[in-house]
Amino acid sequence: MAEAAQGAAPRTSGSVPRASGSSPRARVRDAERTRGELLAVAIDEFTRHGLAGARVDEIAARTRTTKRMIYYYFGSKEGLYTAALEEVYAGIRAYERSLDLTGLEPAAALRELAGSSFDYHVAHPELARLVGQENLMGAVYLHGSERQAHLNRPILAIITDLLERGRAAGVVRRPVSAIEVHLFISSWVLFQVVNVSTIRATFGYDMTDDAVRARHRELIGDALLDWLGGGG
Amino acid sequence: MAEAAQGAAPRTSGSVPRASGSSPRARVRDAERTRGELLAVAIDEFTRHGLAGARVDEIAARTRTTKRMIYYYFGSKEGLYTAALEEVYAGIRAYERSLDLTGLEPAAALRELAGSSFDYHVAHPELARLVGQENLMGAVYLHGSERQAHLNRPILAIITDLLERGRAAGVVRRPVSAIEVHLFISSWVLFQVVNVSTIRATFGYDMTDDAVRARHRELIGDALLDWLGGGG
DNA sequence: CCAGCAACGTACCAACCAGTGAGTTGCGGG
DNA sequence: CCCGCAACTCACTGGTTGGTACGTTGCTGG
Repeated sequence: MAEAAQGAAPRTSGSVPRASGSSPRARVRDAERTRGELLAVAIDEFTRHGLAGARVDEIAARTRTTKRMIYYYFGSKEGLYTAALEEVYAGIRAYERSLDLTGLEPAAALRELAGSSFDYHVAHPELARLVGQENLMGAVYLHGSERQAHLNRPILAIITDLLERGRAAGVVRRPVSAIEVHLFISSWVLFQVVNVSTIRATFGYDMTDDAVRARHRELIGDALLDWLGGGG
Repeated sequence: MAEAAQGAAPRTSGSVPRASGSSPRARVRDAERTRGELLAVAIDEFTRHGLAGARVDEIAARTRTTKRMIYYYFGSKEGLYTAALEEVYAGIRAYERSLDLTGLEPAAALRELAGSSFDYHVAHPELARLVGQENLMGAVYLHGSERQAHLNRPILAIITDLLERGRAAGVVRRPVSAIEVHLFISSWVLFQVVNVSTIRATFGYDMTDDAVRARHRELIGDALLDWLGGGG
């Protein structure tokens, strides 16, 4: 539930030889697991309450360790927050790396690009929410930990390639840059996750409904293709 | 700077008869002004730090009154937050009421709808940021104060009318609902305001740049028309 | 087998911070 | 002119919260 977004993260050391004989209880002292558990709960608490609103005591209480361990492993509340942020960002970068659209026709590939991004964010809402928190704070923590991260964000290269192929095939005619396409998709997709509450409060419209979700997933694909196909 | 979004709010009682004779100093005790000043600073602080992160002492310090007055006028920190939220929402409702697109052709009107929404949000970023805060908290405060507010949000009626006219004129062919159009525009426009920091941090792309802003303003108009004109 | 260190727990603290008790002062109505 | 109340000030508090001093335990390499 409060699981961290992960592409192929190691997780709770799975193949650790357990103490010979006695109880089947794994290990009493497992640094990997303690750290991971802390991180998972932290991600959940920080997305729910923000950096200022989250309580260190509460995070610790939801773990099978103590508050002291947070300071042992992460140094401070902010250190834990930064680690949570990095964990979540690692997840989306793994997703982006795993994207392979080379087997699809340009139009289908663009549709799939939008659709799979939609799916990823719906499946991992903690990313969008943490991004929201970061933005409201001016992204100081992200700035401190992502320094040159845009160098290895593969998404722009993928989109650039798709736009080229799309132009050759005639389905892309509008002069747009890769980042504009990325922002176009991101804005819609983040909105789906982040703005659920206010949209329900102000319009009584439930964006978590399955039918609505399915329709909104189609919508971004349609809009993307129509937009790219227009102009020129 | 930290001014509240307002359509035609009264503001610092302008025509109060000043104390006969003596100094030109307005009034030492002005409930209207004190309350307004508190609200304006509160909006700024809450958008910047969130409900949990904002400090009551800090808000008071930036005013020419004391903390005690916050409790005198708003009862609690949450009361102040709710008041700030209502103030900001009153602003966008006033904007929506002031929208008059009846003189424009459907296509131009749709473009104007998106463009003016873009402009409003860029000019009043505190709305988008407070909405962001609300969403991260589950919109409990909005829920408590907007109860049946969707009844008098005129935006959906405006869009419904535009879609009908657009269909008659042949520029709208895709089967969409008014709320879908609203969300389509809102997602892009909120993104412009809210995600400035993370986009800069992860892509080194400055969404506050004038040229970028102008292009993004065009973009949503293009995308909207292409999307609505497609399908069928 | 045991020394030593990583991993963990307990108890505690000082600063912070939302909220308040108890007054004082200016001003408008009579 | 002055009464009464709205508007305002000041000093204070107690619960909360991030952070830590210090002691303990289990694991592992030699």
